[in-house]
Amino acid sequence: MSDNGRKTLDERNQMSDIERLRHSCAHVMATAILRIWPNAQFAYGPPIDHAVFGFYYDVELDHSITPDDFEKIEAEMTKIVKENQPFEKMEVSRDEALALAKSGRLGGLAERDVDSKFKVDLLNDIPEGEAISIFKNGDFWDLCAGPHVPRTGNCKGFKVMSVASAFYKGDANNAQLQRVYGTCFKNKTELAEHLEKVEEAKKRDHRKLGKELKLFHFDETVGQGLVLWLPNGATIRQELQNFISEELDRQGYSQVFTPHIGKLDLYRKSGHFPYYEDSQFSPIVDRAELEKLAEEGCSCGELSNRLRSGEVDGFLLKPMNCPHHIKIFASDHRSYRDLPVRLAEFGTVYRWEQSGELGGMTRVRSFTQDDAHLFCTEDQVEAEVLGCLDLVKKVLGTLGMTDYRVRVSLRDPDSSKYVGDPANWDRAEESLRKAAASLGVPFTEEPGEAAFYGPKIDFVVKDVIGREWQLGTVQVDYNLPERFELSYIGADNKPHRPVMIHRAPFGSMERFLGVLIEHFAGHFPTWLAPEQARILPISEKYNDYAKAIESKLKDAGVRVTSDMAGEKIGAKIRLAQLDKVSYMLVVGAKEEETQQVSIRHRQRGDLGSCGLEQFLGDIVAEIQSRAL
RNA sequence: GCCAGCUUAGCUCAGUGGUAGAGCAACUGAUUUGUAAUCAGUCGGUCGUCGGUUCGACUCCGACAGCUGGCUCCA
Repeated sequence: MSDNGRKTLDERNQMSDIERLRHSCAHVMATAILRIWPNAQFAYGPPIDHAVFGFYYDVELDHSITPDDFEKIEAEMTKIVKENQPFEKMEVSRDEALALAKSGRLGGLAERDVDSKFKVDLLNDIPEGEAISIFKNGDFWDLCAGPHVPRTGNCKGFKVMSVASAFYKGDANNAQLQRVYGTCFKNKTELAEHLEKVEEAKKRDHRKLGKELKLFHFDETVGQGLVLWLPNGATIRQELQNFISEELDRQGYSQVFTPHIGKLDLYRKSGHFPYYEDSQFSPIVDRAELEKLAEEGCSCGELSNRLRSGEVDGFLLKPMNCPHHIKIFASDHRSYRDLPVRLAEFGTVYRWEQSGELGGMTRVRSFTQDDAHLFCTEDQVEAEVLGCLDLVKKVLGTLGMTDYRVRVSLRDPDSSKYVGDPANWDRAEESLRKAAASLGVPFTEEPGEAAFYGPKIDFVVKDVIGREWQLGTVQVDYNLPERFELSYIGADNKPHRPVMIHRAPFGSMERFLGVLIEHFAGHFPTWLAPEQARILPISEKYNDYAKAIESKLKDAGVRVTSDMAGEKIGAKIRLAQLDKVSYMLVVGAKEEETQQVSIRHRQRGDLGSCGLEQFLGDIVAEIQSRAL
């Protein structure tokens, strides 16, 4: 895409058949909307390969389009498809195009009293010398570079999916438009298959499963975006943390603990407070200090200024763990022989995300990072980054998560939001590029995605509705060591500046759990499952046998319960299936006599019976090996 | 933060300008059961919160909160 968001001509020529179809369908939808609301003003209408996997068209309209209108729009679209209008391309001069836009003809069914303001504006974005074309289907004329399918009759399997809002050109200062989403396939069968898939995906939504499986809870009295981990969710988190901790021990990390707050000066020094004040919870100021200020008649605005300038001090809920870890590093003399120093912590951080951005576990206001900061020499950077990347790969591999992409997030050369010396940035970006190249998986370089203190390598996954989320991250940072004047004594007996690496394989426990729920559709591998086995006695006569088995399994460290309810076995099984318990152990007369258990796996079904000892050995091995 | 929609019992959802209903869950009893729901009964809601209109509001209007979709943002 070019800077202004338009597809380049090259990109247009590479449009796939399905994109061409969907983009054409956007024109059909615009035509339908105009027949219903002739004064609609259209802006962009591209095909998209995320969210609804179809297209959208941005429109400005007095009437607020709601899902109740979809049927009406679709009915009109059906007519237009039946009319089988040809898409005709017409090359025009810039002046001709501008005249058509000013007369309201572009993006309209006829000339209108007002100009097609967005089309007028879009014309200005077309570079001098580039051909300007108009596509017509029936009465609808649109400024469009195409390409299109031959006729509206090609758009058979379409559906209007949703409506939301969007700022014109993605700028919050611009007009807010209604973005109508639709999807389109070659035929109705393919559309139906797609809609089926969407429905299936919704069943895996972590918010739905999180509630059903009692993993986490949000309470509006506690606060928006503040997660309450229920016992089942906490079990999973604890297992994940144990898993990471084992890897940390293996790779020479030291685990530390730090408080959830720190003085404002700490974050002034790190740059967090001045650079990201808006995304932090407000500072905590001592009550006596506040009362004194109130007596002086200090206004809220004035207080903000004084906090900013440092005249008034306070504490901040930590937005990141790095300053605390930096102070741990700085708490002792460090020799080059001590490096790398690798400090790890499951550190909880707090960020004041905009209310509209919060949702489920993927975007919250308090989350715990599986964080670590590595302090090393310049020479060690590459090996340490590779070590971190290996860790991320190992973590994702153990969980069977292969569907991720790797992004090298670089600074935006035009932005001023970054701290530090550009030369340091160059070095850091270069070392990450090298590391990414040796990773053995494809990656993309994306300017503007860097952290304010340094570039990073991010592991990005998609959720059930196609949204991308950053999980694991490895970041090289030359700047914070500079700001905090960190040093170690080198072999030359002189002080040197260490390089810092930030890394978090999961990213945050909250987001990771959310993604993990959707990845497994709630069927967590046994080592993670909140309930690994449930014993289901055929009748109350076998409750004692069930209890005996339960206690044996518990002794072996298996998370197990017994269902002693006065229900039939079918009902008990159904309940266990819904709870997604890994193994159901059915016990009745046969089993008690032979000291066996009848095993049913939640996905593999009835596995027959075997001796209790054998089952115990098998499940313990499965758990210890963290089998998928 | 912005635009739109939504909020009824623990959960999933009906419902109407004349003060609420189902299924599941929970509880009690009966049943003693062989691989996805045994039967019966009981309990459960100031219809998100606060205001307004009205003789009367769960229903209409407004504000606020939360949720959902998207935009902006995401160190």
